[in-house]
Amino acid sequence: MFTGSNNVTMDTKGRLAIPAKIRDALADSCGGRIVITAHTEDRCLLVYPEQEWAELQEKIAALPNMNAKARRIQRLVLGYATPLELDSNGRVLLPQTLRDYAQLEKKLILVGQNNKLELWSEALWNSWVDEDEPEGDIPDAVSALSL
Amino acid sequence: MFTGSNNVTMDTKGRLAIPAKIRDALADSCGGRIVITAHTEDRCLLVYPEQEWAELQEKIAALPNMNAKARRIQRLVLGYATPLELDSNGRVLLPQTLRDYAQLEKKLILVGQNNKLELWSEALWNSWVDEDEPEGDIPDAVSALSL
DNA sequence: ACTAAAAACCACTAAAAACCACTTTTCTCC
DNA sequence: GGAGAAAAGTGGTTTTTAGTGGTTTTTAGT
Repeated sequence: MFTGSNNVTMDTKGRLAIPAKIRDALADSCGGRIVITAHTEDRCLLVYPEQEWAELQEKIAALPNMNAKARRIQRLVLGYATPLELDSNGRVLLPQTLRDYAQLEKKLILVGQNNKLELWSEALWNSWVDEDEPEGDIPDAVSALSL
Repeated sequence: MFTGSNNVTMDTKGRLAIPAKIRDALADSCGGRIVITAHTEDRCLLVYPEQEWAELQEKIAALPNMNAKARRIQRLVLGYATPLELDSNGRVLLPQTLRDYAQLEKKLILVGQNNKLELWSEALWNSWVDEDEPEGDIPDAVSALSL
């Protein structure tokens, strides 16, 4: 399970050094073989261990693709999905298209989200955190929650 | 049960010495293994004994995550959640991202809140205390309360 | 004055960032 | 189409910074 967040930096070639602890966790769960793709709701990337991705991929592929929303999800998630392997220094090279999608520059934030990680440009992350509360109805499960 | 508040200081490396009494309480309840995460409504941190966190984490993970409000809570609470252990001197190192979120500098306030503690920058705590009453409707349970 | 806790300080280690050299691919221009 | 130049990718080393563990000094409480 991934939780917690880390500051990470991307070098001038677009390589990202995975923090040592996460590197270890990934080594255990998938031998360092991950899949990175686009998040459909926010301009950030999703990082999955190989098998987690395999399960998700099936679900996505099975979506009814005459529906526009489903088609959008398929195009983005499948279309950006890139399998990557950590190099000897624990780094991955992010493809240019993914860097563009998430507007990644030098300073990034890697955020644990249970079965996956999210990768954000620091600037976008900060503005998301500062954003106002989302509109819309609040599910009972949320109102009842007590931190 | 945690109540009462303490002034605490963070050293130049971002380490926080837990006051002796709380340290003892934590040793009893969780062997010094705690989880620190972000509060979603205020810029402060939440400090949970390990098992308290485990219960909360399940509730959070179970929220309906196609709902924007629920997703925000998940992202912040899970995304910042970091398990920490007190060192031989009763200190914990706060990750940079948590320090940033709660705008922690040298002087902090640690506030007991029953099953957890809140950790505030002294400056933010003081301005929160001085703030005007919040707007909005008051739940019955609050109106019925008699101090 | 004594004790305990907190704060400051110091030395060491590990990880991250920056840097550099080299290879491969892609593009451009002849 | 091929040569050369530029860009992109790869692998590794060095330097710097952050993390760790511990000790000493100061402060505060009894």
